[in-house]
Amino acid sequence: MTEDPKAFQLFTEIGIIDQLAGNAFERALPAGMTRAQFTVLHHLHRRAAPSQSPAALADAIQVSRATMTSTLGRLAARGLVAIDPNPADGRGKQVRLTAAGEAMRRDCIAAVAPLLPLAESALRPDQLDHALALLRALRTALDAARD
Amino acid sequence: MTEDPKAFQLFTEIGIIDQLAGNAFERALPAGMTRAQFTVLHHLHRRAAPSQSPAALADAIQVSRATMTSTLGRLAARGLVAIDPNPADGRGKQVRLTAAGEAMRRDCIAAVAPLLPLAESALRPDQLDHALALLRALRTALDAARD
DNA sequence: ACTATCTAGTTCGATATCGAATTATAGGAG
DNA sequence: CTCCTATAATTCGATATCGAACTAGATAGT
Repeated sequence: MTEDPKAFQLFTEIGIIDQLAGNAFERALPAGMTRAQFTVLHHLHRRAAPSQSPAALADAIQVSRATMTSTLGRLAARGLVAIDPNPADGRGKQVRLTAAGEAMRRDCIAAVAPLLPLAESALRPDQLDHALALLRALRTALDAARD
Repeated sequence: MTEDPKAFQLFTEIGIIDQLAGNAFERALPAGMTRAQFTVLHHLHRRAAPSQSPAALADAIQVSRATMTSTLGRLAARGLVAIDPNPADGRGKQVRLTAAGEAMRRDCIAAVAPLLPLAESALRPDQLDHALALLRALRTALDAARD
C-alpha cells in the first residue's frame, strides 16, 4: 500500500478541515445565513470603499461571477446589501452594505466567536502563527499559478 | 480596522486554498469526474476490506449520508462501483470498486499528478512536513470536538 | 463612424452539500 | 410475541458552486 505524495496528503487534510470547520461555522450562524453570504458581508465591511462591483467581489473571494450573482441576489432579497447601477458604466453595478447588513455581520461574528477557542486550544500560539505563514505562502503560490 | 483573530484568519486561508486547489483538481480530472467521486474511489481502493457500507464511507469522508447516497448513485450509474444488499443486515448495503472504477481511479491519479509539483515548489520539503503535522493536529482536534 | 473585440453581469444545467423528514429493518425490554 | 427505540438508507428542498452560453454596454483600430 503505497503512501500518497505529501502534497496530496496536505490537500486532503485541508479539504477535511475546511469541511469540518465550515459545517461548524454554518451551524453556529444565525438562521438562514451561510458561510458564502457571511463572507460577502465581511468583505464589504473590511474594505475601505463603500461599494464594490460584483466582479471585484468575485475576484477577491475567489468564486466565479455566476456564483457571486447568485449569492448577491439572496443577500439583496433579504435587504442585507443594496445593489445599484454604476453611473459611470452601463454594464456595471455597485454593491454596498445596508445597515441591516452591518448588523447581521456583527451578529454573525458574535455567533461564531465561541468556536475560535476550539482551534486555539488545538494549536499553540506559535504553531498557529507558523501554520498561518505556511498556508499564506501556499495560497499565494496557488493564486499566482491560476492562469 | 481591527484585525481578525488568528484562528479566523487560519480558517479563511484554508477555505481559499481548498477552493483554489479543488478547482484546479477538478479541471484536471477526466471528463465528468468530480472531486467527491474521486475521493470515494480513492477511499475504496485504499481500504483493505473489499467492500464498505455507505454509512462507513460517509463517516470516513466526512460527508452526510444524504450526500453519500447521491454520489454513490452517480458512481453506480457509470459502473464505477457496485452496490449490493448486505446479506447480514436487511437495511444495509455494500459498496465495492468495479474494474472500471479501479481503472478510472488510476486515470484520475495520472491526470492529477502534474499538479503536485506546483505545491511542492511553494513549500520546501521540511515546510511541507511541518504544515502537514500542524494540520493533522488541527483536524484531529476538530474531529474530536464534533459532537 | 464602424466593426471587432473585450468586459460586466446573468441565465442555465449539472454536481455537491446539508438538515429534516421518511421508510424499512434490527434489537432490546417486558 | 409486542412495542419502543436505534440505525441504514433515501427523499426533499435549499444553497453553493462551476463552466458555457448569452446579452448588453464599452473600447480600440482602422
